[in-house]
Amino acid sequence: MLNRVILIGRLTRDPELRYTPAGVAVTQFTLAVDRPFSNSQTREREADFINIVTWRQLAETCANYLRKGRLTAVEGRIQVRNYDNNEGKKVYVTEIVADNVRFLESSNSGNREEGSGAGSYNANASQGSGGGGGGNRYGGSREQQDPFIDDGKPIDISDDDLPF
Amino acid sequence: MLNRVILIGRLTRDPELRYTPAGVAVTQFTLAVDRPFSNSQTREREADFINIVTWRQLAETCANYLRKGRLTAVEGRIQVRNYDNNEGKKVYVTEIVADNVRFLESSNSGNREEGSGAGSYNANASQGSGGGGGGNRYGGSREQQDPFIDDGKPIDISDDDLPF
Amino acid sequence: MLNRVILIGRLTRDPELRYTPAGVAVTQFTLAVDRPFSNSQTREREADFINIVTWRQLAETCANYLRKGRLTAVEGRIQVRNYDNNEGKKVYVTEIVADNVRFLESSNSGNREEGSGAGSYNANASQGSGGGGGGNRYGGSREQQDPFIDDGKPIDISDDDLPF
Amino acid sequence: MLNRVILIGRLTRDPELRYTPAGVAVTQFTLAVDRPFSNSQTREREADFINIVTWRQLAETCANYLRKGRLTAVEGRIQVRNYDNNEGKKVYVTEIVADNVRFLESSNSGNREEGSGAGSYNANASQGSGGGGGGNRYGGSREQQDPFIDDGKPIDISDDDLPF
DNA sequence: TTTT
DNA sequence: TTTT
Repeated sequence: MLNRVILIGRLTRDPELRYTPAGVAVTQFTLAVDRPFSNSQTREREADFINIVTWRQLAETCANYLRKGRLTAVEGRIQVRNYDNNEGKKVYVTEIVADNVRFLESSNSGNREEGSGAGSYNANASQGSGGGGGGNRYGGSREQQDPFIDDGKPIDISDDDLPF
Repeated sequence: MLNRVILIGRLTRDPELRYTPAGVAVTQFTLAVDRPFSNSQTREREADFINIVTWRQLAETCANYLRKGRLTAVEGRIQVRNYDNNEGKKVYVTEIVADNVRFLESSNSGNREEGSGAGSYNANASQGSGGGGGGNRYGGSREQQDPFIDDGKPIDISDDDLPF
Repeated sequence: MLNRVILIGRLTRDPELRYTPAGVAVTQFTLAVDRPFSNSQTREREADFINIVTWRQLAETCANYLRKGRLTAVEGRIQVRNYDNNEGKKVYVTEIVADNVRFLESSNSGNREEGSGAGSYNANASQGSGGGGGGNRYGGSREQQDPFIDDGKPIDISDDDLPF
Repeated sequence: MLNRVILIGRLTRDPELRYTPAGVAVTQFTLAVDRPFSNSQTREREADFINIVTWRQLAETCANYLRKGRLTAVEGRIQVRNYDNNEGKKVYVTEIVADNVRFLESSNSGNREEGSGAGSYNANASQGSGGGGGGNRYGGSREQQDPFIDDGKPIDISDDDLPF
């Protein structure tokens, strides 16, 4: 009925841009979001690592402008998809389908890659509220693993599964 | 840095109340949240099933008042914890640690269990912004599975792991 | 850069549907949102009354299905517009431009007006993220008051001012 | 019932720290939040200016670390308070009572005031979910204007009115 | 009354 | 001007 997530964190690595067989752009990255409290005992594990997916134009923009370490705001919805692993067991994957991404650090404020870029750049999903989301049935993969894992091949998703 | 989730959905089953060895209440339930769009092809899979965890007083209140099917609003933060399964593989579990739960349906509006209850009842985490969160190291379990899976035994979490 | 509001409350009265001169539908209503705490002294003032605006298709749907007293969830962005009152003083108006409205109570759960309607009905802004927003220059009004105040005449907003 | 706001924007000026007669710290500032679209006609008016209030420890931290122009994330709830102006007319003031403020720009990333400060600093309301809120009856002021307007005197709020 |  |  209502499903809204807002996160601010830093990319754990450069974003990964791929394409579905039909040529739809998909970018994935992980956001490290510091927890609001510090683990009193074991100082370890003080951030949550949250997977983000973006589609189409927003995917391209994220791939172009986001880099590892950048402070980033993400708005979207939680999605739980599942696939059968090679032992035939259902694996559940939770990710945020982003429809709004804000680049809170320009390329020259700390990291120094691409050219210019001052202030904070904004990116919005073009198509309505929601942006879309990955389907959950990705038949045909002999290996039966997460179709989003990057193995150098195009993503094993039938475009029919894309709900938009 | 910032981690906020707001959901409205229905419980897929009655909530489960358990206690840590030190007597801290933990309640878990799953919210079915309808997607904003309809899958054009396969009419199937039109909701996300999102796991919710609540602690302490809020846990007791949720266990007392929530029931399967009830429309419920949840506010909290995303948490990703992990444990080693019996094959020694890390399994990642994503859940929402709720610090605010709103009961949008009273017991007499459709379901007819407990006594009275008119209008919508509210429940808040008592302890500051955040409410708490499950630890991520749960050593000692011979079975090595998700310590939150209900096997009729108390939850296998050292209270030292609770970060509050 | 990022502007997101989520509210759950009850309508203080029936929604008001009007049209701009160019025929764009605008619906306004007020949500009474109970505060999370109780005023210890004066038991009075325990809710915030928050103005909501919706546009186009969502406006029509809200006007059709929402009624005074109904529990409703609203998602949108805060907007601050201003106009000059009849003393030439700038008046600031804050309202929520909704792009997502969820009807948490059907017409037969308590109130008994319109026909059927079971469960909770959902409504989304059709046009992308944002839905739109009222312009801020509404020239030509002799009276110079809030162009949204209902005086039985069409809203005094040039359609050129609508930023969508 | 539920009232959540998340904003990212820039301070229009330095924050103002004041104290109630009983010594409770209150800090106010305004966030300029760029709109997600550009006004096609009149290039003017492309941000909303949203008033933020913080209390107690969070107020002190904001006063210490925030400065004009800084990119800042704010989480809180919308509050509508009102007072009678000097013509005896009720004036409504909408503001965000923040319980979580994130400093997205350190002092040395652009502006160069205070000492060090690298990365982004976080601040949280200490007391539970909500943080508090300004009372709504501020009797005794001869001038009958907004008690929050800075006239060099302590804020004209009875501490009894503070609901926490 | 407004920020980059 | 306010809802249950």
